[in-house]
Amino acid sequence: MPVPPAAEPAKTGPSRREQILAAAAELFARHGFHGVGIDDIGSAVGISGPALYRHFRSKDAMLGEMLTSISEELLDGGLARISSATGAQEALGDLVRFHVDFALDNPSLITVQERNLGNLTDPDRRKVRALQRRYVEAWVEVIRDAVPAIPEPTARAAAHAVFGLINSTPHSRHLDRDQMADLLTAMALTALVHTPVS
Amino acid sequence: MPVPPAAEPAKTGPSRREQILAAAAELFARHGFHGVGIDDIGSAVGISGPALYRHFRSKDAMLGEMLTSISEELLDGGLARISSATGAQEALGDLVRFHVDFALDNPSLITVQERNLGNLTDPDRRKVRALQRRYVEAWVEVIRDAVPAIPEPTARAAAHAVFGLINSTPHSRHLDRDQMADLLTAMALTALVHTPVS
DNA sequence: GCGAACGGTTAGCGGTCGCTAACCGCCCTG
DNA sequence: CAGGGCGGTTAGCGACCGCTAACCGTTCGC
Repeated sequence: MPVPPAAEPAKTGPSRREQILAAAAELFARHGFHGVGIDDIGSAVGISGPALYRHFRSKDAMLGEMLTSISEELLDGGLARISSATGAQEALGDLVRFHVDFALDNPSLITVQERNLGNLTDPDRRKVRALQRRYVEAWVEVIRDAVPAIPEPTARAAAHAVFGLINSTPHSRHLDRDQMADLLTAMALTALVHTPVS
Repeated sequence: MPVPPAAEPAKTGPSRREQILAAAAELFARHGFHGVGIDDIGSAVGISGPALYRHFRSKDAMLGEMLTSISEELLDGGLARISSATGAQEALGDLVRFHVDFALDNPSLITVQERNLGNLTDPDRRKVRALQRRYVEAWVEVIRDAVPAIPEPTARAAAHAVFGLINSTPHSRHLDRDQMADLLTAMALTALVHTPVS
């Protein structure tokens, strides 16, 4: 019975592409890139299978666009926080809070970025890695400004550790959103600023 | 040309099963469970494809055994550290150091446990989750003993955050092993013990 | 010294997956 | 009101994947 889907009432919320990316992110986060089929993504947005190819060139392109845009958003947001801050301490606080908010509000995107970088095509991976490197670099500079005598490799390792701490978010959910944000921000800043030796 | 493989010279290192599990863990960590084929695992240990079924009932069984044994090892090691410690502070320090050492010495196992829990069969996942829950419970008790007025849900969330911090290890590698261990241990303990409010 | 068990091999089956082809109805524009 | 583009549909192709079948050489206990 070929019932035409009777085009839903205007509403014009997020575009089809964005809908698809959100659904795919959710699925990739839960089952892994190769554990999700084209048909799974399609039916998650109410269309079926190959219709996705009206919006994306391939499944790889979906992952690529997903990870590229999240990396750009993190980098842009991070740089904005840094340049609007007045001192190194404030910059570090803003950076942490920004990352915490992003992770809490986009848990599946964060999960996908953490787990599925290796499933990108080579050109996409290069692009995403470049963006990530710039983001880490920004963190490292701020940390070195805020923490007196910390060596550069230590600052880099500490930055990665703090990313791990903050990004652990999607796997817990024992506190409500704002308590969680406060806890993660406090723990991250404490670990960065008050850890001896460093 | 059916050349018989000429059985390598005794040597009797790790058993075949262990070899296979180690190779599979490495591959699962890098490409994801569904991104790795039976033939990939086989050729990583020098045999080819279906020979794996002389050692494991299925690909799922490999993942199941991998995650079960790592969860048991963590739980057993954690409980041992707790019961051999004299006070709450010491127990927490030992627990952190134990987890840090484990993560640094078994990066791909840690990665697989973090990322591929969802690819387990239902019975395996139940078993692994039960073991993990007991491990987290042990941490929560120690944290509540060591940190005066911390509420239980906060302690739980903080434990997960610290796991994230420590398990971020495989993705960095800017310091040598021992410096990394010291840094992660110090950051984790600082975050747990010196974060205000908590 | 024989036979079973062990741990390999290759061939191939059935199912799934990414993607293309071919088609179609709706809506907008000239 | 013709026609093109947009965003859907189903059918199906070719490749790959997990796993089994059938076979075989080596080793070891009796």
